[in-house]
Amino acid sequence: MNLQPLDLTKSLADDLRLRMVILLAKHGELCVCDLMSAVDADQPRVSRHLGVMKRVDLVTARRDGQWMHYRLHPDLPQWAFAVIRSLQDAASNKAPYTEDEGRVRSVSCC
Amino acid sequence: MNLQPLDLTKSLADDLRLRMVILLAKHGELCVCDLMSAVDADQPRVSRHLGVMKRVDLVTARRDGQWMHYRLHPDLPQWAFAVIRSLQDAASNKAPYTEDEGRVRSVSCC
DNA sequence: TTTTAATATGTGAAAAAACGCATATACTGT
DNA sequence: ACAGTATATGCGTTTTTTCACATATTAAAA
Repeated sequence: MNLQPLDLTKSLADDLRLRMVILLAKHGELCVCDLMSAVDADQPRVSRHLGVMKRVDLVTARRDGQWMHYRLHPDLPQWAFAVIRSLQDAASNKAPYTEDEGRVRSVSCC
Repeated sequence: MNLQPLDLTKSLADDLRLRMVILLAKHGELCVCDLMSAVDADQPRVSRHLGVMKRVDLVTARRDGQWMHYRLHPDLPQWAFAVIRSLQDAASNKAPYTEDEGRVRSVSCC
C-alpha cells in the first residue's frame, strides 16, 4: 500500500469518483452495475473511473462470475479512511449524494 | 460559507495547493512570499493557486501593508477541517511536505 | 460452440486546468 | 510625484483530464 496524499486528493477530485467512493464507504462493496445505476452514468465511464482509483490502490476489485465487485482498499492508511469518513459526513445531507443513495440498493442488479 | 465537498477535493488535487494548505494548517497564517520560498515556486504561480482556493472560500486573505497574509478560512465546516487535519497527518513524515516545512520559517520575508 | 451479459480498454476529440511571461495594481518610502 | 516592493491578473500555449464511441475480454448460458 503506497497511496500518497496527492493520489487520494486527485482521485476524489472528480464528481463521479467522489460519489462512488462515498457509496463504497457506506455500502462496503458494490458491483459496477450497482454503481452505474446509483450515479446514473454509462458503463464505460464508470469502469474508467474505477480504473483510475484502482491504479492508485484506493479501491480493489473482486471478480464474481461475470461481475466485478469494488470496495475501498482494506489496507488504506488511517489518514485516508479518515479523509473519506469526513467527506461522507459532508455528503450525508447534500445533493447529489443523497440522491445516489436512493438509487443504489433499490436497483441492485446482481 | 458554502464550500462543497467537491470544491475541497478539487482544491487539494494539485501538488502546490495541497502543500500550501498543509503549511497553512500548521502555521495559521503565511504571506505570499513565505509560501513562495517554502514551496519553491515563482510568485505568479503561488498567487494564482491561492486565488483558486480563495474563490471557493477555502482560504481568506488579509492585507497588511504591501503583504497579503493567507490562512484557512476560519469558518470552514468541521468536515473540511477534519479532511485537512488527516492530510496533515499523512504529510508529517513524507516528502515533499517535510522539506517545505524546513524552508518556511527559516526564510520569513515579512 | 455460438450467443448473451458484464466489464474493460483503445482511440481521437473536447474540455479543463496549469503554465509562462508580461503587465497591472496596491502600497511604502523618498 | 517617483521609484521600489509585493501581489494579482490578462492571455496565449501546453499539459492533463475527461468523454464518447467502438471494440475487446471474460464468463455464463444455451
